[in-house]
Amino acid sequence: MPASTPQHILIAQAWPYANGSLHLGHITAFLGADILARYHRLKGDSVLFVSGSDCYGTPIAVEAAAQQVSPATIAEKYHQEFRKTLINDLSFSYDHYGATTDVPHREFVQDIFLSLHKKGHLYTKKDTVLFSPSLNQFLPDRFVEGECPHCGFASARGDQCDECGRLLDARSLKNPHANPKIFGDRAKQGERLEERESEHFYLRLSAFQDEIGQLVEERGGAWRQQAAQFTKRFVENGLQDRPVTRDTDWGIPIPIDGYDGKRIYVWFEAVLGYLSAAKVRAGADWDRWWRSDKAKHYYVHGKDNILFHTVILPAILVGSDKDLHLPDAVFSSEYLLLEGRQFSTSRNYAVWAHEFCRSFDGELLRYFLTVQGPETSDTNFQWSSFGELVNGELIGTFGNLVHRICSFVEKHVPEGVTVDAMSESAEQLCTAARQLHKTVGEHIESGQFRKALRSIIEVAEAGNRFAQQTEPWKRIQEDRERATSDLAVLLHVIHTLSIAVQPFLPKTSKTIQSFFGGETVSSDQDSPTKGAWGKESPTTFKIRSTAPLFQKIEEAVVEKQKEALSGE
RNA sequence: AGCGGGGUAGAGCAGUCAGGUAGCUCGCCAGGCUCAUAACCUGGAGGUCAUUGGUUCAAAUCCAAUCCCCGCUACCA
Repeated sequence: MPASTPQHILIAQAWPYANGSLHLGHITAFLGADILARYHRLKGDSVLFVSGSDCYGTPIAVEAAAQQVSPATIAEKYHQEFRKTLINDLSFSYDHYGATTDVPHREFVQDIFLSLHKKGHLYTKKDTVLFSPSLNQFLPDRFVEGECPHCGFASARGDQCDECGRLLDARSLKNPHANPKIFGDRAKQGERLEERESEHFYLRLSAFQDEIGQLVEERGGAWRQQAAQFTKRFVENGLQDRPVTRDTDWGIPIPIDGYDGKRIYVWFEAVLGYLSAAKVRAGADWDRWWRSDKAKHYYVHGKDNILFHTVILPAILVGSDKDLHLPDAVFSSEYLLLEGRQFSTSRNYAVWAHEFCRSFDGELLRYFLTVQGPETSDTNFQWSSFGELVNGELIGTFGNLVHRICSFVEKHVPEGVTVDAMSESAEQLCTAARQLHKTVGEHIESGQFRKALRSIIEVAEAGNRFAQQTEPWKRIQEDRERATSDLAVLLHVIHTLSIAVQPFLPKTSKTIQSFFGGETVSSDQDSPTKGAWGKESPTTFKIRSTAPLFQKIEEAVVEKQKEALSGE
């Protein structure tokens, strides 16, 4: 495969919200971003993979009040936890992982805010909002609970009634009060909420109707279906202006005098992290990624984030500087269910990523969440199938091929092996291996990670079949030359596999490379094997060392995890 | 309620756009092999493709209606 022209690639992974630990659902939504980043680096492209922790906003302030600590303490605690889980446990290879509390981010956001204001894309409007005197804070819709004016349901939320499904205006609720699910008993019982006037900045989304419509029309084909459909429908209904400031003191200050008690809304500023983080990392080269139409941008997140990335962010980009690069590929994942039910943070019905990684190697999770990823529809995480797939496929098929061949060569042909005359079946196997990088690359670039990993496993299966047919462990007695050539063919295939699997299982890839001695595929940005993707693997090998790649998962361990779950 | 996705062997899924003997992985059963982490290889059992009606020589696939599951609906990140 000829090396294509190196491209400037931006991978924009959604910023996890720092008010609680990450569960497997978050990881499955983010994982594709790291696969893309690693793949493009191996291909030789200039990659900028950015994300960070989303640290501001009312939910964090509320959580802080409940624990009687500062919002900054909560945000910092989860920010550090996210870093450890994503980078250390799960090998995410960020070029920059920041936080919305970083000073460069704040300054960047304020600049954009001023620029939009100057161009008339932001305007102020007064509105009445419910206010709790005892909590001394405004209550946005979701924070209010009351009786539904349509069906009489007592615990309707301020934005929508869960019983009859109607959308509501919080001020229409009968007996409105602070939502006890959020505030517990901290709000005064039977308190009467006040309607107070508050002035806010609105983003003139309606002005970008045509630009956004054109964006989804032109590029929606490269987005996940749900993202494109949902955005199209939304644009067809007509874009409405929306407020981008909030009544809170936990957020980025508005860079205009006279708005002391108000802050910039998290969804306005968090998405700008893709720009500010890129700037921190790339410095003067920032334009190559952000102000070049030759760059390519991938957005990776869960489906609840779609509109913020396909409508609001593009509107901000177009409005503040028309040369800024707009989204190319949008990979919004569906949801991961847990034993058939939705993850629930509040009911503690979840498998937490950091706890998971205390019991299992992160590589196993990366494998499972890729083959079982919710790419086109919701999928299920079941402990039993996790154990079965890891033991049966990852270890049984892939790990076993590597281990059986490498250890055999190490033991019986310590001087090394070279590909000699190839039989027809050996030719077939090598052809399949030669095709692999191209196939896998196409699948990765189109966001079909399951298919990509599936094609890798298929080649490993073919390798096992070839070993079974040629039986080098028998043939080595009667026809040593032929047997060692067959073994070299197998090592050639394993070498190809070790590169192909790097975006998915980086540590495993590195381990296999170490069996061959010397050459390693590192996850670092300045990897010495940058550009290794698609290169023909060698045909001469000497095995320096071997060890099983993975440890099997005991059935008892799976059972124990399952029990821990039902005890919610 | 609106919108989007889905309903195919015990489980998880592909196939549906371009109609033509129903496929993959795991599990199960039998055999083989023994280099390998009871692994790997071969063969087998198991499905009225949610339901009903229509188009067609032919429908999992196209059309219509119905039922069920999941998600989203923007001041919850």
